[in-house]
Amino acid sequence: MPDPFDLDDDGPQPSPSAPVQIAPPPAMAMPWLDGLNADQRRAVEATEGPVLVLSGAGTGKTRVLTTRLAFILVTGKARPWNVLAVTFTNKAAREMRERIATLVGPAAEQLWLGTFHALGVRMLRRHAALVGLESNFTILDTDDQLRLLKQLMDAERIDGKKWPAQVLLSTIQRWKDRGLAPQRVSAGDAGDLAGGRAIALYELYQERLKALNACDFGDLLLHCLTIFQDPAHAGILADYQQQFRYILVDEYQDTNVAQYLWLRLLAQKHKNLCCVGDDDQSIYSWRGAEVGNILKFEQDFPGAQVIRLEANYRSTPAILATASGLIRHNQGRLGKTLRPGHQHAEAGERVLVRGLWDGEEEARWVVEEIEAQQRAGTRLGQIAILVRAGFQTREFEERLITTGVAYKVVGGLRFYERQEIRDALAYFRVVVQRADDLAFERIVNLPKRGLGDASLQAMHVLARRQGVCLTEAAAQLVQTDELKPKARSVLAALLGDFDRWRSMLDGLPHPELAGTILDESGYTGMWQQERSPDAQGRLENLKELVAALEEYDSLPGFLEHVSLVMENDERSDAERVSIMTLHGAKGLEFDVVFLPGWEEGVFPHQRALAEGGVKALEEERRLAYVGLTRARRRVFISHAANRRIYNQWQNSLPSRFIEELPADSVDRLAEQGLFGGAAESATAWAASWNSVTPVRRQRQDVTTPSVAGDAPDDGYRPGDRVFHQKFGYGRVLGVDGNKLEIAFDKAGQKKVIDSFVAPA
DNA sequence: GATAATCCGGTTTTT
DNA sequence: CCGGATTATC
Repeated sequence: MPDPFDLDDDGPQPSPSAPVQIAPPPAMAMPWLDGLNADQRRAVEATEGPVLVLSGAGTGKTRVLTTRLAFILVTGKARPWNVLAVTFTNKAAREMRERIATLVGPAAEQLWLGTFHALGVRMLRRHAALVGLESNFTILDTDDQLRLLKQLMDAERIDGKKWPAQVLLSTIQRWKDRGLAPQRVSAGDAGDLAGGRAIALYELYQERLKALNACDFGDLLLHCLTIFQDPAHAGILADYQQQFRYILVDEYQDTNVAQYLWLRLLAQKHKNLCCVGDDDQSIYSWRGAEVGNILKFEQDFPGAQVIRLEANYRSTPAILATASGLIRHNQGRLGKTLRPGHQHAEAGERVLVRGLWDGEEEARWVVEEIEAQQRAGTRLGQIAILVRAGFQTREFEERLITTGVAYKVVGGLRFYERQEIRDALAYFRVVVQRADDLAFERIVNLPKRGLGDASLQAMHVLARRQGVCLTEAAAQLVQTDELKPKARSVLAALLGDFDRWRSMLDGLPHPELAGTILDESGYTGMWQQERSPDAQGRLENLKELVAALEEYDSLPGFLEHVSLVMENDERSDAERVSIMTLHGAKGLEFDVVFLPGWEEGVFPHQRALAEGGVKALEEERRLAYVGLTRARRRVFISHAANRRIYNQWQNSLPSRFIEELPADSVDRLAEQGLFGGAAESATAWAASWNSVTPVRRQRQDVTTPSVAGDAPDDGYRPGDRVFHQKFGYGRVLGVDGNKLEIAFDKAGQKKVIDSFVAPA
């Protein structure tokens, strides 16, 4: 598979002087235009000037995008490298490239097509020097960023308790999302964050990144903007403006301000900017997306054409009516009504809203319906359970396991985010870039080598004083006797290892080198020693990582890929029910969709309600809209009257969104038909259930040994089975006063105070 | 420096 | 209630 991120290839250089055909040869064969409806076709053919394509869910957006690109290429309006096409995810970029390739062949390879960030890197590597970086700068992940910021906060005596580094980091990121370099952040924006020194901190952070020859994700665009806007280098922007005759943007409702500015600058010359999006599907404001971008497109780009795609080819009329009815409750939309495309003669089955007793019963009901669907011929791969938040998946997983229905949870922890993978990558980074201090710090004492805070401190002090990287500082340090002899020799050995690995960079095939590094550093050994249940899995992940290296031609090349992609390719073609979050489901479609947990506090989420504003609530509503419009044939919504949250029982009201669904496309089904109308009836319903509570069902808590307090009066004896909150089950080996020596089944042997265990 | 006890917070996620 | 992060203790 071609790597969509491998952008620093030696593809053809832009040649502004190349002759460009403007008119298509009359008999040009473009059979793929034929299947389009009138609006779609307009969107494809309106190549000149700014265009906003408002494409509702299921209206053939991807098809329009790819066809439009093909049209531009085939008619000779532009050469591939004169076209800039931007997406949000690597997946989307890859798919788009593949689909275009089927239309125009290998020319698709030459397009400037990728995510904002990938394209940003490609440009930035060329001009890195202008913002004080070398072109081989590294891209930090969130871990690194946070560590860096914490260091600065320590140095600046900013209280991490009062101002969590996490919060400050996300503030800085939001500033970057808005295209604000430190000098441009207004004092009012910073408020009293970090005791009023937030801007100064941001500035330090940027300086530090520069010193490390590193970038964070926000910088990839922010630095581009800086370069573009610098009058001293006006030629650079002018060249790109000249080069990109046509610009195309997918998911425009998700762009942030920095991305908007970047696009606007690049489009300035030819003004052939086509943005495709749907304001009703904007669900990422919390990470900086600015719905305003799409709402004010016509003002921003005077003379813009707006083309609405409203013919939906995905869902039944009943589902469309439900979704439209719901989203109508939002203010401030561009306005757009989905109507059925051609294929549905009948309305289709109504959306079913089902009220249930509790989460467990909800899960049971959902799985029963899934089985019924399966019997009726629906494939499991065409069924999805879409939840608001990750923790909701558990109940469904449990039920699906007990019933033996195959499922997959889409979008758990991604491969490259796992601890062991990041550790391994840190080793590689130090080998490739000895100045990568953050990586060095991550692994200097991993596995434990006896190089603790004291040694690290010494390295830091020296590094600061001399203005060198930690590796260099460490090298100097081992020449002195500042460190204790033990630490000194261990550190010297480690540095020797790194030098040796570096010397092998060109000799050994890189997957082998990677294996060598992990083995010789003792990193694999560390996990082999570890007896915890997940150690095995971690070792397998490491093997997988080394295997994955085969696909790349060098270790540095691989690291570049990883820093951008951070993606987990799931390969498994078996038919399975998908469980995922509503966010994760955007852009996907299924025959049958289950939307559980429609309760106040869950969905809309408590936090959105707490904010109080309509903005947060409207975003939740859009999320519901996204959920509904994933379905082709059938939607099942459910809510429970009682839910256990943090192991506490709470009774809950049906989501307000249920009330907002148009009555004539929805069936409501709950015991005793108590869903007449307003929330009041919902309360009554819950109350009626509550009256039945006592006999209803005893919780399985009985089987769970409860916490401390019920220790036997005569204390524990060797051989007793016990349960510990953290370490699980184990057997008492010895007793020493109130201290117990316990061999835990999973966690190994530990000494524990008796009040922390309970008899099992 | 490593391990145990305590504290705290607890959506959504990509690059 | 759980898990991660921080603190306390040996």
